[in-house]
Amino acid sequence: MVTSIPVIRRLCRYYRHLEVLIEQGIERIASRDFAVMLGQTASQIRQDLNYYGHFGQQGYGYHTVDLHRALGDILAVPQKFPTILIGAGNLGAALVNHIDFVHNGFELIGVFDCAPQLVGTCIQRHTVADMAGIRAFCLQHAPQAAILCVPDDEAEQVADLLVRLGVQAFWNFTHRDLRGLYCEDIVVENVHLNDSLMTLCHLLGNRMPPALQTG
Amino acid sequence: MVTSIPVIRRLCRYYRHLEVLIEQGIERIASRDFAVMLGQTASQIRQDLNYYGHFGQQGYGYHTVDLHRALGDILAVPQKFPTILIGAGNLGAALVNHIDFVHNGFELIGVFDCAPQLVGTCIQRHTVADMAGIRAFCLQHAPQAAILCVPDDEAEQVADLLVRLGVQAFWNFTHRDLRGLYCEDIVVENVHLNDSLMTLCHLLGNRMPPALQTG
DNA sequence: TAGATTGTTAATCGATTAACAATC
DNA sequence: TAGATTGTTAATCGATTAACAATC
Repeated sequence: MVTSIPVIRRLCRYYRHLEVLIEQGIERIASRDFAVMLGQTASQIRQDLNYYGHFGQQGYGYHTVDLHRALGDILAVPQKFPTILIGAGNLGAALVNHIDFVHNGFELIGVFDCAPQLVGTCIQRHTVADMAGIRAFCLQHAPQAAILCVPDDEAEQVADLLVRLGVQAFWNFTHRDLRGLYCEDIVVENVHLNDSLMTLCHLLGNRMPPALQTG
Repeated sequence: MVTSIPVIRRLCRYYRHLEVLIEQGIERIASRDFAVMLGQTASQIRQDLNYYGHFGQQGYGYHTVDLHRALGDILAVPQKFPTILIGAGNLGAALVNHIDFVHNGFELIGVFDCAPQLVGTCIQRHTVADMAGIRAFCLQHAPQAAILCVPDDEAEQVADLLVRLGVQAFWNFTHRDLRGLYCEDIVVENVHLNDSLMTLCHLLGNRMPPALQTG
């Protein structure tokens, strides 16, 4: 086995559910019980974890705090990559307000927009800066990741610019796939809310047996 | 093969890319060219489509307009399921402003919140209604889907209530999995923005070969 | 008809599950 | 030690790809 995207998403789930256990003061968990909690097989959990190392102990299970820290390291959460948000409209602002960046491995260091009526306004502790200054900002602060909340038809162009300014990761909320970038050492997570909603539409219009609903 | 979630998501992609082709005035597309456009194999496209019917023609390819309509029907897009949004905070408001519901198979018929300072305010053409009136509203208008933008710890409780009021589909933006509902004929699309961001963190922290980046 | 391209089967590949020996 | 539970291999399952006959 190798680290495929589904495995990574499961690791995130494990990470979060461990937090719940730790909050509840639970010190150890067996793969069998964890599997019940997560609604998957114990085999899969052990398989997933074992790819990265030996985090458990026979006859005991997994130590919640240790495993949580180990998974955090694997997921690179403690690295807090410096990040900029491009596009401070409704969605961009909502993300700033709604997402706990630090807890997910990033630190938001700048918010940019090109609309004059938005530049200078505040979202949380961030003042929206003019896109005109993006180049100088990147040269100085070297953000490694960018959140794209720009209009669809600007996506590619903005991404290209940012790649040239050293950005290596994109959290893409536009409805375009960012693909031209893949050839380089650039990583992209396309969110595609439209596809997500349309998937729900299909599920509702063609009610499926519960076994298939795990998305 | 059977309709698994990955297949449905690909159908959504085909649907959207067909729109681009149609806009460009292109009448026919061969699976081979479509595959290049989408960055996947022609075999997979034909396999996916053939599960639902014979939409192509040997020696010709696929008629873009016909295939688009056929996929729309499969995805249930024309059904425009009546939908309510629960939670008109930042994220909820951003979704109302940002998402083209009708184009994705839903019609937004109500927006609800329990915060007195939000009730009565307007988002687009929707006046935020008080959650206190949700029961009466559902009995009268029978929404089939709900968008959950409530605080995490209210997710399960709100969802339970809505299920009892006849809601059959959830687009869930809370960070909890909605699982207790699966046993019934209820469908859920969990968005999990946190996991999405953490996945990007892992990709950035452990740069992978491009082949694995297709999420 | 000849060329093109689908529809469909068979082969491959990868991911999940089951089973059990190792070991705490 | 005995019981429990992991780590790991082997078996199963499902999804993707390749190949080619059918056919427009």
